[in-house]
Amino acid sequence: MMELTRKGEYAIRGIVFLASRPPEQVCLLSDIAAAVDVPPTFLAKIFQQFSKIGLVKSYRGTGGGFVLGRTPDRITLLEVVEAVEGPITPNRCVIKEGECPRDTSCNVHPVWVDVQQQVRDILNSVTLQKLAQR
Amino acid sequence: MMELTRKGEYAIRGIVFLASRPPEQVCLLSDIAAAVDVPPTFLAKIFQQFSKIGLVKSYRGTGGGFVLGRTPDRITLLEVVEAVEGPITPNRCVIKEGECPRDTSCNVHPVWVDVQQQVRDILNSVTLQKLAQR
DNA sequence: ACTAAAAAGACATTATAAGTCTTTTTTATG
DNA sequence: CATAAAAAAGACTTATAATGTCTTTTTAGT
Ligand code: SF4
Ligand code: SF4
Repeated sequence: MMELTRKGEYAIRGIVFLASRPPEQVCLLSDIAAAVDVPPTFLAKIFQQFSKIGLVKSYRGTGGGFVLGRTPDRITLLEVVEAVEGPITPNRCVIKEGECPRDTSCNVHPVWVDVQQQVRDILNSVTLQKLAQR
Repeated sequence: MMELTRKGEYAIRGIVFLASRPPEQVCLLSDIAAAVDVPPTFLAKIFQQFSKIGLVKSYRGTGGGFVLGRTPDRITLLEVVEAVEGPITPNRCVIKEGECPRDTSCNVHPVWVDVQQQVRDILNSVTLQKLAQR
């Protein structure tokens, strides 16, 4: 239960690797994929998502590739995970008020709110800088 | 991400309802299903799982049905969830040592261990008694 | 024997995950 | 400007898991 998908795992591996490289060095997707052992075509999709929200910056054409969108100390694991997996939602009812008709009277509901909060807090407290250091 | 399945949600609803009933009262599966708005055949499967590990006690034949296997203050939400969803595993690598070849050197690994611990702690601190009170 | 109920197992359907393939767009460089 | 290198975009597969349903069997009370 509550398992990260491969996509999420790959996303983390890829961007942590990128964070471990010299700051201004443009990295080829194919090199990243090889380094972290992920199917290149799959990682491409993931980095496209990163690029759209600015987590990474991409350069197209000859000499192109990827760099981090921000310094690694300002990117958290939470952002990375939510970028590809969507929001942390231990149960439907925490997505928004009224998702479940029972939510006002339900004693279980606050537990899921708590779980969501704790998990978000943990992931938010971890930066790529921390993860990239050896 | 990290979303409880319907099965898990239904399982909780069902057993919480059972916990809210007078202790020795034998409940029909069909009644429970109707009360918590779950497909009866699906809930049957769930309660079979409960029964196997003793979370509930079942009586077959005429006058049969279900009662809690223990008093509601000694059943935690963690047990209920893990009974039907399996262990809380935010990522493969926390299942057991060596699941991921990188786990010894990986800086992300301890984060997932932490998440697992926190979630288990929260769910383990909630009893059916708490959940069943109105 | 008859009936009420859960247990067991096979089956069906749908949704999501996981990954591939092809085509298009962008850009540096000779 | 032609070419090649690289990411972006979109369509497509395939595998796995979620969400049930249906039928038959076992058990137990009357
Ligand atoms: S935990 Fe309660 S509020 Fe949330 S989905 Fe279940 S019944 Fe609804
Ligand atoms: S977090 Fe680290 S140890 Fe866990 S699966 Fe990913 S690479 Fe392996």
